[in-house]
Amino acid sequence: MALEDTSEASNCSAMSDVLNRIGDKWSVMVVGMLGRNGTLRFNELKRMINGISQRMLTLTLRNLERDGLVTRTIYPEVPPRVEYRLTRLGETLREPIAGLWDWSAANHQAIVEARSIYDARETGHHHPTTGSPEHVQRQ
Amino acid sequence: MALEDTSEASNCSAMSDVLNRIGDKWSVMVVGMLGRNGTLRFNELKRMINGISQRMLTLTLRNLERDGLVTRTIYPEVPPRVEYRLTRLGETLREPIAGLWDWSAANHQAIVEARSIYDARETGHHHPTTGSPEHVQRQ
DNA sequence: CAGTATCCTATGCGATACTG
DNA sequence: CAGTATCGCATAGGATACTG
Repeated sequence: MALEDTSEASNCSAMSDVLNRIGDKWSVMVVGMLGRNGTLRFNELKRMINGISQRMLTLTLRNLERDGLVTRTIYPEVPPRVEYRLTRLGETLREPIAGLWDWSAANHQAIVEARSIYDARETGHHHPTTGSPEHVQRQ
Repeated sequence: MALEDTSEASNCSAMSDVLNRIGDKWSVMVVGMLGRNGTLRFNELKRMINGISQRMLTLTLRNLERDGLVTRTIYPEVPPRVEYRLTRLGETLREPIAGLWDWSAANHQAIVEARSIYDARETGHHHPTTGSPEHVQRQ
């Protein structure tokens, strides 16, 4: 459904909305980890996702739960056990996310190189007062 | 390359870095528009991307240019004409982004519904003092 | 037309401390 | 273990005004 309807502003708002959630600093990581591991507990996730704070993991998981992408199951034991896992909707996110993930792995180095080239050029920064189109390094 | 190496923290940093760029508020929109239209001028982009400010369009385009995803070509005319278009690297981003875009279009409504269900449940919020695992609405 | 420069605010997010 | 509560700063990003 809607695979060819990439028309105009119709799905721009949808895209914005989705990106606001999964495009934040941690959501993709959390979905990725849950996708690979099936079920994980709070501190397991915390250990796997390097650098995330307790606060942000909580907020991220709550948001994902609210959006119907993750389930949170509490087992009334002592000490408490809480397990997180992707919903069916969350599972469908794995593929597009994996696409981005693979692209990142494959092209991150190219981006790093592009950056240093750009930065080197900018710190030379002589203003050409004449000439034909600038920065014409097409492709 | 690296389609099965979704190992561990190896590409987590790459993913983070990439997400920090294309996961911001506007980059995906810009790449999407350039992907569909080939070449666009500054104000064409501005008109197509609803709500973006002049400042943010400039910053977004500069960052994409710096990362080697977009070229900027200045034609020394009066009034000035500046054209933006995806690089070859930028073109390769179209597919993973389209995947996310399609997913958003297909599942945005489900997310909106999940949210209202979640919110409705939270504003009732009676604390069960006993019982088996909570929120067990698996799937 | 295609920007830059400046100001200002909301919020994202980390650090830290406390709790059932 | 799995959180919540509070503080505080850095930054993202909008509004507005000016320019080659």
